[in-house]
Amino acid sequence: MFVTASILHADLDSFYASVEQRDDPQLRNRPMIVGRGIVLAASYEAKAFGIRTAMGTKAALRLCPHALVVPARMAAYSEASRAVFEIFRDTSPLVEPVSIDEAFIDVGGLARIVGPAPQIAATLRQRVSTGVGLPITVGVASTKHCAKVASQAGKPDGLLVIPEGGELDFLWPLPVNKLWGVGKKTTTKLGLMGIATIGELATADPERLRTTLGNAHTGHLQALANNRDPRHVDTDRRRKSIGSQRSFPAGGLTGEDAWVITIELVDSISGTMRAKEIMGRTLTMNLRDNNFTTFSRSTTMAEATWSSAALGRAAKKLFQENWPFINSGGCTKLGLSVSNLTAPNNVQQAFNFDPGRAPEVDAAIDAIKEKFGHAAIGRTAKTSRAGTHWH
DNA sequence: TCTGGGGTCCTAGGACCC
DNA sequence: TCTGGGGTCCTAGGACCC
Repeated sequence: MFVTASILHADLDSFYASVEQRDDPQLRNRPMIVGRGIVLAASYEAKAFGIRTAMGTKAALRLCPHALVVPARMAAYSEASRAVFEIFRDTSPLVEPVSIDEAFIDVGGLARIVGPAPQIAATLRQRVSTGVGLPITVGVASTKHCAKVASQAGKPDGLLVIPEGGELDFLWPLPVNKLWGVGKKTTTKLGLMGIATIGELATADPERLRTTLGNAHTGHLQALANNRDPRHVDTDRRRKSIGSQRSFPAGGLTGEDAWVITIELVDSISGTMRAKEIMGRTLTMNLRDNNFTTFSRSTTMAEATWSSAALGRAAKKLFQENWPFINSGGCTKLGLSVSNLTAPNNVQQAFNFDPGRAPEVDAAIDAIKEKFGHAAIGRTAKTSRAGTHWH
């Protein structure tokens, strides 16, 4: 039996925008944007005007003044994601979620029972379309990386199969930034070396690349460019960190206000950790100043915890140690994240930890409500490998 | 172009241990 | 008595992705 391409990369098209167009007929066939300050998603009609994800909405409306702008409805996207992943898992047990709207699916073992991968992919697309009402593009290839590039090339609402042996013919003419892991900075560096396509990267002198990209990066990218990607579809990836952040208008916050927001973040994160039964040891504080320069400070505790009191003490320590830094110039973004995650060893260990909010946190939350109103509270985002769920 | 919120992975130096 | 090699952990920063 010969080996054939059997890895699917399934990726919903303009996910948030497609859900909005599905649920509101008035939005269909029109340029529309999901988001407020920036574009979280744009319909293909809007993309035709040059509108892109992560662009400011003001800039987007300059490109297309009659585009409709709607706020995000995260609960609707979570539900749509859940329904789509149900179809993924019904297709094959080997599903690796990548984000709320995309996954790798290994169908290698199903050829004899169900049929070849391209046929399975076509059926999957049909089921998502009729069952959930959303367009989805699927790339099929022999490696995860090639399948991912194929799904991008196949958009929108497409199916692109890269036959076994045809991978390099497909990859090499493409620009380097299509490679998974090559962004703006690396594209610029490669451009300065005269490397514009994946093929040129694949055949470039590794010694020359190493001087600018570093050893590991060079090896990784050249392997991908040559379609060497041994990574298997991993159904059991664990989350490595849990965090939350808030950004503020130009001018930023003073140190005192930043501390109040910190308390809210501690409460939000520790609540998520308890709900998901995850404890963590390292707390990292991320700050961005008025010049949009970011920096981080972290501290590692003796024991893993999910207690808001313990995380609050760690946050306070970071705050006090870096107070002059934090208090000089406005803070335009403040984030906290917890890493070094573990699950409690047993129920007893779990109950040895403070199961709820510390009283000082409740007091601080009240202070925030006084100061900022209720809108500042409760926008807790919870992300898991299977998708993002807002509450 | 005036910039959200959730993440992953890699590098590199220093402390510390054997 | 100035000295190796191997390893882990911690911290800070940066690139990248959706």
